[in-house]
Amino acid sequence: MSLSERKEKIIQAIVDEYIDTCEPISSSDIQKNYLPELSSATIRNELSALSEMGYLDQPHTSAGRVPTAQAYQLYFEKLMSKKALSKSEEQLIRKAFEGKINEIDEVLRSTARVISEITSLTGIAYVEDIKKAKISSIKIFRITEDSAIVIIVTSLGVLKDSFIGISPDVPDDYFRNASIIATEAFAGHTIDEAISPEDIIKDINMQYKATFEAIVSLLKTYASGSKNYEFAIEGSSKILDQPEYEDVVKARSMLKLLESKEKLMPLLSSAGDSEFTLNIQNASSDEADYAVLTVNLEKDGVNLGKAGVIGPSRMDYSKVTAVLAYIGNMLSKLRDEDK
Amino acid sequence: MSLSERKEKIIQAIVDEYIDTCEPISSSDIQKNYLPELSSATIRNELSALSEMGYLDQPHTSAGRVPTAQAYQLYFEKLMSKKALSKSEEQLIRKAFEGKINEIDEVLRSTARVISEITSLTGIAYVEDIKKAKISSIKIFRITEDSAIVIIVTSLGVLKDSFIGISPDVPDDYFRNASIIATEAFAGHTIDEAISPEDIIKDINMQYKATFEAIVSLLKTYASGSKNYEFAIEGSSKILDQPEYEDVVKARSMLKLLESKEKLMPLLSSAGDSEFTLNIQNASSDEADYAVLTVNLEKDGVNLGKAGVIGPSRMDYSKVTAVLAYIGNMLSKLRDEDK
DNA sequence: ATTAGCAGTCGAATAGATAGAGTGCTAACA
DNA sequence: TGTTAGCACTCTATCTATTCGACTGCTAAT
Repeated sequence: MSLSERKEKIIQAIVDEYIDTCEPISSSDIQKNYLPELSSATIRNELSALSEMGYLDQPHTSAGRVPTAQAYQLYFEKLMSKKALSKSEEQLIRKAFEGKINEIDEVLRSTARVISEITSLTGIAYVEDIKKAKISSIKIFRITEDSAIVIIVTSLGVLKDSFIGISPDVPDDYFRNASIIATEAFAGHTIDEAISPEDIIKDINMQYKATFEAIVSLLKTYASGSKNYEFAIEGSSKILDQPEYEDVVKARSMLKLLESKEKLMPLLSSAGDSEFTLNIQNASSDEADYAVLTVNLEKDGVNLGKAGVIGPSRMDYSKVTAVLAYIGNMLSKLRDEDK
Repeated sequence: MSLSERKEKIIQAIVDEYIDTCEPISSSDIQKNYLPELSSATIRNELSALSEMGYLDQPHTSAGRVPTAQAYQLYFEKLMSKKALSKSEEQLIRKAFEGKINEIDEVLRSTARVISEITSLTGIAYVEDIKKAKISSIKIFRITEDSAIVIIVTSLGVLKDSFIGISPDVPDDYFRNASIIATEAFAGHTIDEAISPEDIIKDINMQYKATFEAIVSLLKTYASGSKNYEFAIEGSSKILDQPEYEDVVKARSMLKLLESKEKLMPLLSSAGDSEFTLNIQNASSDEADYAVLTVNLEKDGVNLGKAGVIGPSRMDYSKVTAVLAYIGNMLSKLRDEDK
């Protein structure tokens, strides 16, 4: 069932105005600023119908209207005016990705940070499924007498390196060879495959076995997600600047949410395949209201992960969308230049 | 001027009770739970004297007493009962330092996190002056066609590694030699010395010049402190669990403080040379009340940095002290085993 | 020096009362 | 049938007045 043009205009007016003021919008507000050719009584009739249809809410009988999740969805998909980024904002984004773009977690962190800075919301970025990353090479180097660094280069970038303990009497040669052999064994395989490596390494020389086991155990830690290398969140405290979280109870529940990757991940998963995903949680009595808007990060049609924001559902969708679109675009290009 | 034993007992009672309840303590509270042999009137006389002397405050005339910073200081230095850690807490701490203890920022992060977990406050850890760290070796390894990783091992641990861009047609040999030469040139020098390296590298072969410049520029980034590698803070949102920050304005001001390294650093610096440093900021009308308690991390008499907590001045000093002492002890031993 | 007793002070909680914002409805109108 | 003016109604936010209770500070007696 589609809405009349006038109803859509009213929804657009209410969302725009509510994003601006964070206060319930009255019929006369709309009349004055958006539809002067109508009377407030007519608008009241429309508002009443839209409430009935689930687009609007009333905090109480003698208050104005507030958009519901349904209204935001419609606004986002159809009604909002597209905004462009300013030159300085684009520059800020580009600057965030100059240099040090090799390690995956650095990329994610920079992404989340720059999103947070420009939108004044909490920025998030993550790699969808690190287990699906293809290994392109593995390097092992001795650093001190008894420790070596393992560097795993994947299709998505360099995994955060890790140190392993080694025996002082292993010759340097050993690591050069182990690097070559490990690369040969694992290159082209995903991390998922590499963590159950029986078939991959069946004919590895016994002398490299211990090192291989160390590598596999490292990969397992990455894959298990118990570390947060594939997930970055920045600007959590920006939440407190939003009037909807003035209440300490709500502020706390939001900050706890942002701290828990387990609670956050389900909110990020998208149902469809569209570029953007908008997930709105309407406020209940004890839960805070919030929305998560993410953009898919793709490369040659392959989904790398997502970047986005979390904030009140009353966020500036058009600006956030512009930022995310620019970043999504940027990141796919970035990897191209890398090659 | 020293206090009578009875006055000290009263301060101890008030601080203990206030830490527990976060409510002003009345004369009859003290009488009931701490000094039943006295009458509340006598205690009132003492309270009045202690207020005069600056140890106690009164939110308003008809309220009980609240400790001032001066009272906390005395309590911390002399009056508090020392608590021991439980076995499970000690185990938790030890577990936090198993494995991956090579990179400095990892150590700091783990330290801050485990402190935060056990104390339920915000944990901090930092390296006092990374510029004073002595370089023990520098390694450069090619990772991909056009990038190499630079690993700088110092007396404090491994600096977070960084990638540098390289030209694809440089042979692998080059990096092996560059590592050796860079180590020879820089080993034994502090980062401070290495960033103005004219005298160190005067007779370096021209062909390594570009690489050396890349290394020096890396060191400069570390030394400048524009990155936060030498500083870790964990559990910021724990702040919100404390009743003194129920007020959103105060909560926000605390969280902003925790986000700003520039504002935080002055609070951490210690005047004296004692093991612990306690810095109490009494609440004013617009500023929140908080205290910073840190322990020096030392090794062979050399100061590595500090670890500590930031929270309300009404924190459980004896528990926090026990945790920090254990961690301080642990970290110096840790580096020993490393060798 | 200690204590009982009491007046005095201040904040927190409660209850009306009031003003204002905004709606929903009714009846008139185009 | 859609639009509008007008008005009664509802609900909140704010203010004031009042009460209640917690503690103190002081005085006078021990």
